[in-house]
Amino acid sequence: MKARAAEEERPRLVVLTGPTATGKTDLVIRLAGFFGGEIVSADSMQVYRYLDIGTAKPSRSVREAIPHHLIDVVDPDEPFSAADFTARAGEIIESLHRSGKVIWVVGGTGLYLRALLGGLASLTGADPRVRKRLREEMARHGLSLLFERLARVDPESAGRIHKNDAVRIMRALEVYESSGRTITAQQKEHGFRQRRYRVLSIGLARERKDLFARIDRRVEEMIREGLVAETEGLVERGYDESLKPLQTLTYRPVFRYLRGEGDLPGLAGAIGRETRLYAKRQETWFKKDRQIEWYSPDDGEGIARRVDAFLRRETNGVRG
RNA sequence: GGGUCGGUAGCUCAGUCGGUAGAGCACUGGACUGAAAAUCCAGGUGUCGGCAGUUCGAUUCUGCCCUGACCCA
Repeated sequence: MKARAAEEERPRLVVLTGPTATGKTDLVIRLAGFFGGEIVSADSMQVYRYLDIGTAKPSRSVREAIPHHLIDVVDPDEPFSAADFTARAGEIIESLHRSGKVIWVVGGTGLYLRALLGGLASLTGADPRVRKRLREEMARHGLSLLFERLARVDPESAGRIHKNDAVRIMRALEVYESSGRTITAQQKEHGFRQRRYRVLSIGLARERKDLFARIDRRVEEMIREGLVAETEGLVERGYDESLKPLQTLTYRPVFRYLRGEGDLPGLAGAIGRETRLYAKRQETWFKKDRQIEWYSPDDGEGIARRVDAFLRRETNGVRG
């Protein structure tokens, strides 16, 4: 009985996800307007302050009308990771749950959602010193040397990770070299199997053609709204283009443009291409998630009915 | 009107000393546990401008035509 009660006490989340530019923001504004509640953003870029236009953050007026969490929480030169996201979102969700609010988790960063809902393996965290050393070793001796080292200490990882995937090779070595245990062993103990929440996952899907047209429109709008000036402003603030959040699909092309490589239409083309590729990567990721119930973004009514059923079922359950 | 250099994948171009072609990007599919808007993998794609000629065989050589850029009139 005690276990059952604890079951029912788990926070309930309405997750809204899907590729970039499908209309998640517009939809959740309408839903939250109707059902109430607050929004927890699951977007790895909107966490950064000052990156507004290029990350398509919800407008100030929207954020004043409906409380948004995990937007503008770190500076562009601060580290932030899926683990940070999970920890912070966990606290926010607990507190919203205690006050009985409807919790909307909205975003397209697949790893963040998976980590939030399933938990993250309790691995060694990122260690900037180890990372710096590994990067230097790679520059000096080449990636293949690092890969060979990984193959010796953790053959299973080496079998799973491609020999060109520098990020994952270095991460696996980082875990091994700072903890003495392989990443494989630690991940096996875990495997995203925690179930901290009761979840309704709603995915927004659009036809490729439609989605790509929306992406192009959004890119034009970003440029019109001053994406280039925003980027120059970041530089004036002292943020270098090598920073992680600036080496991304919108800002990276802007820096190229600022160096005189290409004109404005060329910039729009580049961002559009990158964004389309990103949207496809997101589709690939979400396709695997069998929990997601897919809807057309135009089917606001159907989605609202589904959300209503989910919330009703939950509130009628046993209360703590 | 004459000359020069071009016309090869959706785009930019490479190439074939004659045996029907290839890179990058685009496009499509996939992977993903503290960098995830990151990182990585795989896959095609073609009347080689047109018509003739030479040749066993022409995208490659020759002629003519069409077409683009530039130069000279």
